[in-house]
Amino acid sequence: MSFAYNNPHRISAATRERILAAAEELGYAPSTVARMLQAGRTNALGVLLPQNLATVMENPYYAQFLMGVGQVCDQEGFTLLLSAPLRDSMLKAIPYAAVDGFVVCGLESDRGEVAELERRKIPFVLVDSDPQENVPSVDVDDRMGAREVVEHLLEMGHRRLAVLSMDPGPDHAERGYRGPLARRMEGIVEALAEVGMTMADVELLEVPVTRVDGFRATKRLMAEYAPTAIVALSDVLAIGALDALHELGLDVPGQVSVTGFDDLPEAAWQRPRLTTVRQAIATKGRTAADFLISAIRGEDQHPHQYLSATLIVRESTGRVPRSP
Amino acid sequence: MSFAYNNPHRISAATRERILAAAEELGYAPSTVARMLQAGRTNALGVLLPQNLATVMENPYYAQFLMGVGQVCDQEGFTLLLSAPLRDSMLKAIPYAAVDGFVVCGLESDRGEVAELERRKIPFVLVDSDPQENVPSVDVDDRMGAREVVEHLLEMGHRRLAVLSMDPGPDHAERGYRGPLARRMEGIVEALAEVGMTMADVELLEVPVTRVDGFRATKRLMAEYAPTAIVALSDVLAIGALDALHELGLDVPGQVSVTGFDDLPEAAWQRPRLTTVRQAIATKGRTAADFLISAIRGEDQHPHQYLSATLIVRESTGRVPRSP
DNA sequence: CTGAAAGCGCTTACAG
DNA sequence: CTGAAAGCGCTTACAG
Repeated sequence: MSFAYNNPHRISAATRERILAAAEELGYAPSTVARMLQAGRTNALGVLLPQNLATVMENPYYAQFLMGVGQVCDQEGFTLLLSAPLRDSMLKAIPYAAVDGFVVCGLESDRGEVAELERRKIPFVLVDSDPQENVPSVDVDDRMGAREVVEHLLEMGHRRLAVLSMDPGPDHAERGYRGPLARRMEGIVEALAEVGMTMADVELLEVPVTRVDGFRATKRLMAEYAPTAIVALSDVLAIGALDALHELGLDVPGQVSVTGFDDLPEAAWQRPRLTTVRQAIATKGRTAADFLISAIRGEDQHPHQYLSATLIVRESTGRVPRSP
Repeated sequence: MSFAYNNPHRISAATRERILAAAEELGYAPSTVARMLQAGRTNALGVLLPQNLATVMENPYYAQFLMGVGQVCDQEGFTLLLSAPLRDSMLKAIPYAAVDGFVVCGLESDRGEVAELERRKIPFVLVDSDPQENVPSVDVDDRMGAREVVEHLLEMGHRRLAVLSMDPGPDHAERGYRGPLARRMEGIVEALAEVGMTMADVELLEVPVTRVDGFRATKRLMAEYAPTAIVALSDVLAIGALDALHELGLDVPGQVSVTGFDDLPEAAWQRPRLTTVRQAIATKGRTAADFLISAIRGEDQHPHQYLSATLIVRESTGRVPRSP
């Protein structure tokens, strides 16, 4: 008789005592899963990730994002379930997550995930994806952010640019850029066009998003191309670039300018402090989780939300050096 | 008839087709929770955290730790459930997590959590806790690590030390230090004793574990106490101290030495590179998760595992400056 | 080969 | 006030 736990006033205190004592004696505890089944509620928020858990946890971007999602979970008393691709498929991971709703991250090429989620009638919000009709999403104006940062460099006279980008993944060859990376590339192309340049006029390097990869790529870049400015599409890569330039004894921004993207907390702690594009990562996580909670409660839907990306000029960019 | 999904060879292909088609038509998808109930398995690993999700996600220590746990989840196809205290109680959070086992973090004062877990007969491993009889745990030799780093400073002639510690939490007044912090304090006391000093001879500051708190505390420390060496009990705090000393124009290690604890990836990227105590955080997470998986599978138990903590001397420590 | 039935462990109307 | 029964949505022996 679960009344003892759930409805104390419906039974006499004596009986209640008796039941609880017996439960203690037997070492009884209600089953979490059975209760979820009966209640039709898990009190868990799922985050469907595009990469392995280990890779995600290594990336400070996700720390920020999950902090935002976590704030909402803390507030609402939800638990946070992290769900990584199963055999390289986000779709296959869905049936294994007992959650009341999903925040879906970086769904760059939809292989049925949206249909599966709709079919299951489980609320979800897409984040860092290619927005779709009638599918709730939270996105950032990556295009404008990327455009502004490149314009900034161009205005300072830089023409010999290198773009340090994250690896676009295996789909890239057949499907082109997708999601935020596609938007950032667009922004770069637009900025270049203003001065009559194209992507063919810049050096592009694509690497995994880690500090050491940014470091190594920059070493190579300086040896082989010697740009006057490095446009990193992530702060983590930009910070790795700063490390490399410091080790090479190159002055930033005296000899080389560096820009990032994200405005991680670390960005402002760099020496020199990093010029970057701020996107409110934690806010993005919080917004997505808030939308999800509303949807779970059956409240009004918010189909699309756009957050801005703004250029933050700090100390790592300056005028192009006079030619040597 | 779930045979269509689970036991394809037990029915004719035609029937199977018919069922699957009907399922598609109706938008049917098996319920995750019902399946868990029936199977008695969730395929989820729980991490029972001592702080809010937002606080945890902000701390790079946990990023490393969860990376280790995540590696095991990735490998075993488990999902990762993060469970924060409910109304300030880890105990109350337990019934809401549908998991096959728990990694319990930083359980510094047991308020029935262990009993509850045992009662539920759910496997668990304690990490960063005070080890208990017959309870599986993974811990680090914090005492030796702390002792070595303080000895290192003492050998370099430092006698005017400040300890920058994490906030010991509300229980501290009644229960004293607990868990890893207690062990680190012990190690410090032992090292000091070797030169006839006690805690009364050092300045102790306790702050939340964030870079900016380390920064602020160090500013205050230099103004009010002017130590020749700062022993931070976490790399995050040490890095904040480095920031502050840089801003004050003080040379490290020329004028002030700084040590950390953890050896986060960031430590080796600092300028100067940080002298610190390495604990294999990711390994700790991986080990705990491995133990948990064995326990879930009913394999042999590993009651206690100790990992070492070793001093890594880099560039942020040097001989005490000649008195001015 | 296939359908009906029991059981996983709860919660909550419903009789008594 | 309290006990027995139905139902949450699956899976899997068991008849037919």
